Amino acid sequence: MPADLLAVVASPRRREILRLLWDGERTAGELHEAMPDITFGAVSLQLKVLREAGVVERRADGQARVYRVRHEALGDLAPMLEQMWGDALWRLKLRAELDETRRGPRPGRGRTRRSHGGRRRQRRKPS
Amino acid sequence: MPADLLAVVASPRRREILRLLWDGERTAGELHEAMPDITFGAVSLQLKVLREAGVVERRADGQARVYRVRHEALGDLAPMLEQMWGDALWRLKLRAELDETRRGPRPGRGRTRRSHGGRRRQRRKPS
DNA sequence: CATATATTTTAGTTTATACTAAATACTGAT
DNA sequence: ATCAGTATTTAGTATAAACTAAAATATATG
Repeated sequence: MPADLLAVVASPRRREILRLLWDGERTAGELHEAMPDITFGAVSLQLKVLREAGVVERRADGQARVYRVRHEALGDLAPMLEQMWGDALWRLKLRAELDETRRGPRPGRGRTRRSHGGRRRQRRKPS
Repeated sequence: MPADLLAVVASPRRREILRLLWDGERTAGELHEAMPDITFGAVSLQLKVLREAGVVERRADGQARVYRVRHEALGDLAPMLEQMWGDALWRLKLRAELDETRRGPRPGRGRTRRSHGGRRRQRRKPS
């Protein structure tokens, strides 16, 4: 088990990509649609990291490039990621239910951190 | 499992510390003795990261601070680390045996090629 | 060929991390 | 209180990573 696999999956952005690809393949463009907060180029760079680590595979389909996860390359990390996502979904569901029962006008958690400085420019589609 | 645990163990330096603490506790000073390539302060900073992630625990003993691993906090990562270290040791042992057999039969002075990473003992000091 | 689409790569910037050196804090002993 | 030993924290620096905008590459189509 290569140690650098840990570094690969330690990145939240790369885990986001893996999550999107986990149950089926997608093109680079589809991935970017699901992550509109960063540019297409940034997605492509992370895909390159994942690919060079052997974690995803690429295949050409016309002008598109289709990516898929190589689950077997992740070894014991694969079930860990699944568990992590499962837990996250579960907690999200729990919190939703909590807010539901509260039924108040304020689901307001006190301080919601907008830690990214707010400036977020998005690549615009050519019109 | 908290996602940031992955980032914690993704650092080779922190894994080195975990490896040193894995089978028993040590003081900060003892840890630094085992890692003379960085300063005491750097060791302390990494210990802080590990401690804030809940991965190690600290206890006072006189003027020293004794650290130990909280294996349970690592969850499924614990066996993964053990496996990783096991593999590494195994490969190291294999290489040692290879060198041994090479040295045994004929210690002749022909230069035996080694793969990268091997330090060759200097035959003589340049004077 | 020219053009449009889809993606990758490059160059430069920002941000995060690891580190060093020095200062500070804590502990036990005198 | 002061000193010596041990550890932490601070301030500053160097390096690596993530990102953006733009240029470049590749592929299909008219």
